[in-house]
Amino acid sequence: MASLKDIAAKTGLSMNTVSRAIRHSGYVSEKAQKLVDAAVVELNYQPNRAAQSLRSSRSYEIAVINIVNEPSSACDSMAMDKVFGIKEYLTTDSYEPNMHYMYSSPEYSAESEKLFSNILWQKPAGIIFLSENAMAMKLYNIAEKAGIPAILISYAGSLEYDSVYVDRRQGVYDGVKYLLKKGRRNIVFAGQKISDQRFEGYNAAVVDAGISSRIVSIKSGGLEEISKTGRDAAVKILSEQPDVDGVIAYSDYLASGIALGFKSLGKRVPEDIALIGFDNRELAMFSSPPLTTIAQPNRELGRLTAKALLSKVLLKNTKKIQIKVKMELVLRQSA
Amino acid sequence: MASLKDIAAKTGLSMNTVSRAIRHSGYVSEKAQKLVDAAVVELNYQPNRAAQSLRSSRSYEIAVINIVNEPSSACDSMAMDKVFGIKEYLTTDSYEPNMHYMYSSPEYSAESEKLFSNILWQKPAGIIFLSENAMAMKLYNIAEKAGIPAILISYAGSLEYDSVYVDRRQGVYDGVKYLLKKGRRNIVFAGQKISDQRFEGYNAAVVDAGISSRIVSIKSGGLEEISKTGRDAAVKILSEQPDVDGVIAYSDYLASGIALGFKSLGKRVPEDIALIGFDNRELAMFSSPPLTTIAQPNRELGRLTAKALLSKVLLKNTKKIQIKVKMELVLRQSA
DNA sequence: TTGTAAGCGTTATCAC
DNA sequence: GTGATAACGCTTACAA
Repeated sequence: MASLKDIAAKTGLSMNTVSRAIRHSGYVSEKAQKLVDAAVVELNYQPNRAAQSLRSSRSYEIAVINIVNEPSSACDSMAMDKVFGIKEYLTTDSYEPNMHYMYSSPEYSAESEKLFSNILWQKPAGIIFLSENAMAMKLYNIAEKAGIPAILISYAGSLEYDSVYVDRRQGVYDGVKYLLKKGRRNIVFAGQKISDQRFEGYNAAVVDAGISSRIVSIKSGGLEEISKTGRDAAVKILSEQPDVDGVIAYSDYLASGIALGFKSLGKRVPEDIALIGFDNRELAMFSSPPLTTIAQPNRELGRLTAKALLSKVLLKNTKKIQIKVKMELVLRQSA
Repeated sequence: MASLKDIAAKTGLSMNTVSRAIRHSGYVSEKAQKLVDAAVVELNYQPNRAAQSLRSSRSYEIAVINIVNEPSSACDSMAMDKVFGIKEYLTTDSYEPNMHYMYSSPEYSAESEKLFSNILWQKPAGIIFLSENAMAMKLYNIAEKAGIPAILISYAGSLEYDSVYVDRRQGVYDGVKYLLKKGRRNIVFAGQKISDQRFEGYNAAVVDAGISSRIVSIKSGGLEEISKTGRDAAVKILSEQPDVDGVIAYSDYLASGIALGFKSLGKRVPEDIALIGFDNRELAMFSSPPLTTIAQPNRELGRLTAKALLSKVLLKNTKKIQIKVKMELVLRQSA
């Protein structure tokens, strides 16, 4: 409950000097500094955020924007891990992350834009977008126009946006390399054949190794029917690539279903076919067999993003931020 | 960017009257009210939270405390769903929920207590504890002593704590009833034989149905080894209760492992043995077969808790809050 | 029913 | 190096 005034009284200094000492801004004699430091500890002084914000008209709040499809959509534990990381870093700087969920299609929604303007109104010190999509880009631009530093967690570096991004290409590349090292040569990439860094990583690895590219295109389905989708995928893989001995799946969800499918078709994982998932979701741990999978370091991602954002906030850093983060192979039993 | 002063200037009223009109507190003539309302819209006025907090020395922040074992522990999607619900409700009242993770054993930690005192220092309008454990109870008491309304999401009503609680007893009771309806008579409860509402629910249902109680005690293990634990559990169940035709498992994790175990022992789920899990975790959807499970309505829980807390905050409600929430059986394929 | 004035705890501007 | 003093935008006595 101690305020600057209390510290001033205790030390015999003026509030002003105390304030400067605490913030290490401006001239303070060594003696005064020591007095203040001691009093701060003794009285357990904590600055009043509201007063700070009011006076300096900036807040100590970092808005974390998570754009999700639907109120009913499953909560994303990967997003949560990022938030953990963000929080971990920010608390060291006494900033307060504040989570904002915006229900909105990743495409665009006027409603979300309005919600966002409310968020801007509270003048957050900075904004973190947990994912990259059209809506997030749009809001990023709005934030920038409003003069509020923002950063994006994404999957590719960009010259237009400050971002910390995950190198999915490298992740899948390394996954393929691992399968090669294990002696697999007929490696299938199972997923949507869209232009995606995962796909690129697979292709690059296959080309580098001089083996042939084997894409099996799987249409993505809803999560509730993933086991069916997976089974169908297993059938498709075996019919299109009968001699397959390794599979890189587009997601853990898909991989988990494929594993079930292989099993029911009499193929053993990993003995007959090694299988690698993607994302290291909780599911990967409980699949049968538990999935070897390509993982983002979500918490680390959060930490790095918070750190980068704060550099923007504090140092008015104008250099484009582009931080690349590596994916790691988590070894379990499917490969 | 408009302030009270701007509205006052525009309407020709005093700041004071404007303030009262906006907050609907105290006497304001109909005419003045209309003037203010119009100006608010026209100037797009938003109150400055920092100023409000500073002056009234209370914040509009609801602290949401999630006590987790370890920084490395998996992020709990059930907790996240609760937060969604909380947020959903609070935004209607322009309160701002603020998530605080406290890494701490659920038992006790001096460090967490210190962290908590920092949170208290920011004078949140209210506090929500997402889970019930010794640490949360301790902090609840500290909050109460500090005069800050708090509420607990828990598993049992209590005369000492305001809480919104999930009726696990009823959940399991209904689960057993469902198995009975499906013609199962030899129903095993697989879990830790601790005094727990799940256990009570099972026992009550079994007694009511006049069938015998079949408890198979499973030691809980880490999540990474759950499939092994589950297999062992399946073996144990079949050896202790060879004629088992239904199983209520302590958790989805356990149930998922047991399903694998049964399958490898040649038992079909649900044909030979119906299996019901608990908690409706993501995993339940992806198990083989997908698990019928007893679910908490987490989002609803969050909404109700936020609502109850706000009643405490706004109305200085002193009546003990005890809101019981029912669990629902989510039907999938394992039973 | 409305207006005046004080003050919440801090930071910024200046004069000393 | 330091200390008055004003101001941030709002709420709350109290006076009118």
